[in-house]
Amino acid sequence: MGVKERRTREKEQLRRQIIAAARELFVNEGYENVSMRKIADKIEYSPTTIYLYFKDKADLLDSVCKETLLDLLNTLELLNRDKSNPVETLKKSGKAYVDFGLKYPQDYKLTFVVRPQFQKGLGLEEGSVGERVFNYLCVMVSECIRQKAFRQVDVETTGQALWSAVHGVTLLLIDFPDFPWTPKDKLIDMVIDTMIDGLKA
Amino acid sequence: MGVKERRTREKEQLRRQIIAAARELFVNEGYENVSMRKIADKIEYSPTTIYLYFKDKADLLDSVCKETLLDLLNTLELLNRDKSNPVETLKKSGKAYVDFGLKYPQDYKLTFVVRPQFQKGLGLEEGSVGERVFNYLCVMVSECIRQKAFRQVDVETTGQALWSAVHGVTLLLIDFPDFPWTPKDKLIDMVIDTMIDGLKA
DNA sequence: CCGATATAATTAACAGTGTTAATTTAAATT
DNA sequence: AATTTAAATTAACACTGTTAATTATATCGG
Repeated sequence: MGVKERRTREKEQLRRQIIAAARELFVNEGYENVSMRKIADKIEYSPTTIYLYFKDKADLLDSVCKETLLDLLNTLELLNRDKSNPVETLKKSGKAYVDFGLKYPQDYKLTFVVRPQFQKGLGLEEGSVGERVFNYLCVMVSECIRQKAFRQVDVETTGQALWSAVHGVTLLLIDFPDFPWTPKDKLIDMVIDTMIDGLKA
Repeated sequence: MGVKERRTREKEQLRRQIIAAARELFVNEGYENVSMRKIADKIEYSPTTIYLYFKDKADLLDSVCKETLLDLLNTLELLNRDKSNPVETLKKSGKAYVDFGLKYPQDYKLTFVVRPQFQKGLGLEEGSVGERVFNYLCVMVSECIRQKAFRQVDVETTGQALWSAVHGVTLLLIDFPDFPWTPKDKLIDMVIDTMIDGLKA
């Protein structure tokens, strides 16, 4: 009776294949410039086959972005969390967040800018990967407070503020590559360090 | 010989009419969902007429965004600049920036997110309105340093960092309206105040 | 006021889009 | 081997941005 299992496995495989092809095209040519037909060509299926696996193009984008978020979460959690120095860990995490965005700029934009345009409000709903990324931030903030490295700030608000800062610098660097920025790393450090200095006890 | 003048005036008027129609549609329905035909319908001209005034759809978007930037610059410059308290002025300006973005969220996104996707790197080139907005920021920062309210930080870098922070919080609030944010004003203040505290002498 | 000229605006057309419904192909079960 | 079930395809629709060719309109010289 392993037939059904194999079929579902095969379906899952094709599903992943579609996502992979879509990601590559979205990233290289931009969401708007990628047609369902192009994706279909790449995987050598007819265009309408995609609709057997995804509701529509936005749904396909959604799946691509969920993968990206998982990747980001993984990157952050792989940071050896030094419990004895939460401030340093927070700095490193902030840096890792921005670096991730700059390493996969188009993926980052798809996830945090393009997707919300097409799937209103989605991506950060309860229990989502996006929320887990945010929670990761909050845990570190509360550790900083517990150890009296930060003053008694509101954890949620602080997490959101820190997220704002790293999100902002990431997007500016991605979107305006020709602007005469200060050396990237210097700017990123400035953003993160200034925020953290402003939170210190 | 006022004929030519009238013609250029008429042309200019139609040009503005097109921009106004495009802005309204872009803002209400999203850049991608607005066709040249829809814009043409609105102003009761044939679709191709628009091409006599704008190179293509992206060029039209560009003109819409330039207007938005001028509007933003104007909003900022109208703030009664209290030279005696540059830190407070800087706070107010940051707040005004975010408020502008939240008051015209779609215009803000068009200018700072959608446009760079279609017109690579444009919008902040030398002498542009975008650059003037940024310079406005830098002037205030250097005044804070001059009065020893801030420590001896690099003006350019600081300006860029502050811009990152306000840009980030603006976009997050716009893009994820369903996320359980701290009350908006509290979050905005937190971002701005934390950054400024981190810069103080 | 008429005909020539310049210019503004239009129509027709092209190649491509996301998506749906109907149909065919392939596989699994009886 | 025939029948049922599922997967994939073809055909079609209404729409997109944009170009080239064409028509209408207004200005100018006589």
